[in-house]
Amino acid sequence: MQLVRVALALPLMRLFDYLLPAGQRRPPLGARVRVPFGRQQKIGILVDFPAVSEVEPSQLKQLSVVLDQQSLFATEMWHMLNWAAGYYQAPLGEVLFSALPSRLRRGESAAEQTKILWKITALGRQALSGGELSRMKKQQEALQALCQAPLEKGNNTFATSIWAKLKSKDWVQEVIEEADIIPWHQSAANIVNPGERLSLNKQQALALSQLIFHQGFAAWLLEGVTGSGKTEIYLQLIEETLKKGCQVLVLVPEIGLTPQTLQRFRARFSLPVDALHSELNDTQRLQVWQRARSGQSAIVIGTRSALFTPFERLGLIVIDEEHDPSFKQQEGGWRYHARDLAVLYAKQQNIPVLMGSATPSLESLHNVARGKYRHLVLSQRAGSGSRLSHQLIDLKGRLVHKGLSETLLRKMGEHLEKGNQVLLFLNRRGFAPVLLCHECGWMASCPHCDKTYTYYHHQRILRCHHCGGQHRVPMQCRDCGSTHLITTGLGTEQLEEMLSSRFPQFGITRIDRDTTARKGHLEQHLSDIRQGKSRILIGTQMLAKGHHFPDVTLVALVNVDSALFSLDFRAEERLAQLYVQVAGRAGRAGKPGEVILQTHYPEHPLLQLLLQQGYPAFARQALLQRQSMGLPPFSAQALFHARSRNEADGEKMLQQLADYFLQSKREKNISGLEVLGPMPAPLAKKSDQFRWQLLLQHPSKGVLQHLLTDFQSHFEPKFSSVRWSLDVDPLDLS
DNA sequence: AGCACGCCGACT
DNA sequence: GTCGGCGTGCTC
Repeated sequence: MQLVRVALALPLMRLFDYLLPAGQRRPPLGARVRVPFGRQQKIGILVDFPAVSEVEPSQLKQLSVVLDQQSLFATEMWHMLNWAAGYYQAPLGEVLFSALPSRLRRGESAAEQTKILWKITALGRQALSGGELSRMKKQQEALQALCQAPLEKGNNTFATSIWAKLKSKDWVQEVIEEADIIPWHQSAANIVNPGERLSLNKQQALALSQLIFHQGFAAWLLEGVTGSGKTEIYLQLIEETLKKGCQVLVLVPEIGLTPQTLQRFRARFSLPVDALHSELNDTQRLQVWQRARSGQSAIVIGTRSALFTPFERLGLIVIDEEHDPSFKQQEGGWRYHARDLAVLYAKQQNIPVLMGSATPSLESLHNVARGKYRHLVLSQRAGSGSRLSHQLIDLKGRLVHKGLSETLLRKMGEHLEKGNQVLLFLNRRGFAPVLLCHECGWMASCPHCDKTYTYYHHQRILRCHHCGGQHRVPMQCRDCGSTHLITTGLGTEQLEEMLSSRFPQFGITRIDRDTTARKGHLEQHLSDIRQGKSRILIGTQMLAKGHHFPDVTLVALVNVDSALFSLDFRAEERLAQLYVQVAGRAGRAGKPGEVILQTHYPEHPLLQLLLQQGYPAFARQALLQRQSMGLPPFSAQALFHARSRNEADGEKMLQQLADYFLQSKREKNISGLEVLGPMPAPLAKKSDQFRWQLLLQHPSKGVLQHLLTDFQSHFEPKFSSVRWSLDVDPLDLS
């Protein structure tokens, strides 16, 4: 009897064997099957036809149903995902399933369904003109929309309850529309709206011609200063690709997929452009998957996971803001880097991948130096951008008002008086990060996490930023009973309060996760800023990217000292990238811009280098430093995380791992392997769980990967109470 | 991951 | 006396 090997969406490094029912035709690899699993049924993906099974033949069960007659994965995607499962040490099932839209994970049909449309009935038109709907606003709106065009069921802006009501009154009806699949290159008359095309300067033209001239795979790093016109190069290269009848995938950072970004693509190309963003529902996600696979969409724009979109004929991958950490999956089972996988995938497809950034990651610059990536540099601003002046303000011994120096406050006044906007960055929300007892030093901290509570003055609560827990503000110190409780440190809420009394005549908008948590609030704030209602903008990192505020002429980083002396060796790189990004917010509309950075350590060599010679010089120096310390990208890292209820168990388990790796090192004579830990995680306790970690480092990625693969097959940790995970190429040591 | 089994503490 | 908390073990 035919055996099949199936990958299931489980956190187990194991595959499961089943029997193919007699008479069942052998399905292709990559097809889904439904299988009995314990006393439940599960969906699995067929990954092999083994000749023999390690399981007793009597223990084997038959699979229940074959769900696909064709593989859901094209060959190159299949190779990439299989490789990724090995490289990231993740269960194959988890990897394969994460590449599918959730409706397919649940076993629904992969074929394009006939759409069900809502259409208005004659009765509905009567009701609408008869004016009986004046008190049913939403129903009225829905009917009016239907008068323009039918809407798709389950894929429109009206709630299902509205449709249920309308249907019960026979004002609308469901009409089935046959799916007709027309690839975009058969339906499109012309590709671009030429009026939108910008002319290129010499540097841009040279870069573009290199991109166009090159055939087949190449990984390009396009390093261009803010305003140098990277996007225009993307767009013109995309145009060339489309002309060849190929589709294009564009990957953007998590917060980069704004309506404006999308608008720019849709305005340029008179072709179907599909976006994969967080607000799509499962049906819409499946539709994009199908449209790309059948060739109906010409361009797909999305974040990290859009990499797994199947294409009928992919011709180019563009990765914007390639340095952005959100391309690395940080949570959950398998922690992949979409940029790194995209390069591998492009190589397999023999197509180019274009990565752009004003501040490339040190990893990518190192890949340029090693000859893996080709470098394109745009050093000139394309438009009429004006020059920026940069200034470091030494906070040492200065009079400081809630974290702002007199100099900064004075400059703010000057810029505001001229009718311009001012932007302040502070990477800490809430009023203050600490509430402490002035008598004994006790600090209010979260009982579930090893962290102090953040104090919220307006709401009079303490909030834990790690587990989301809340507590009312205590009146007394819990240790000594003193009522003299004070805050220390500065958050955006406090900054806003201070500035509103200092500059009462100017409107203030604060943008952080607290003020934008509710849907639509971010858009509202941004529109207030664009209309000039607010003149002082306060924000965390959220405000640093993507948004374009033409009237901002002064940008200040209120406090960057924590990044200069962080335990995370990437903190300086992040700060430099943030600084350049933030500086890019100032003076974009021809007005002279000013950038101010406040610090207690103005003499810090990397800060000096960054301000005096710019990001490329900073990056060169930072790379030399990484090299001398043997840190990535000059070594590979893998980070084990362990968490447990019991404080000791996680450490004990990781100690076993450490012993295992040290033994391997001795036995196999692996020089250069470093085993660091176990050590408490930076957040040693979170949500009542104790967290430990163990870091492995070796100069060679290949050696480290072999070691990890051996470990997976030889080592059986004996701690079932410990949840552990592995992060290959971690970006955050937390 | 689910799901069952099994073992102890606080409840109608 | 039971309900239910989560530790442990298993799934082809």
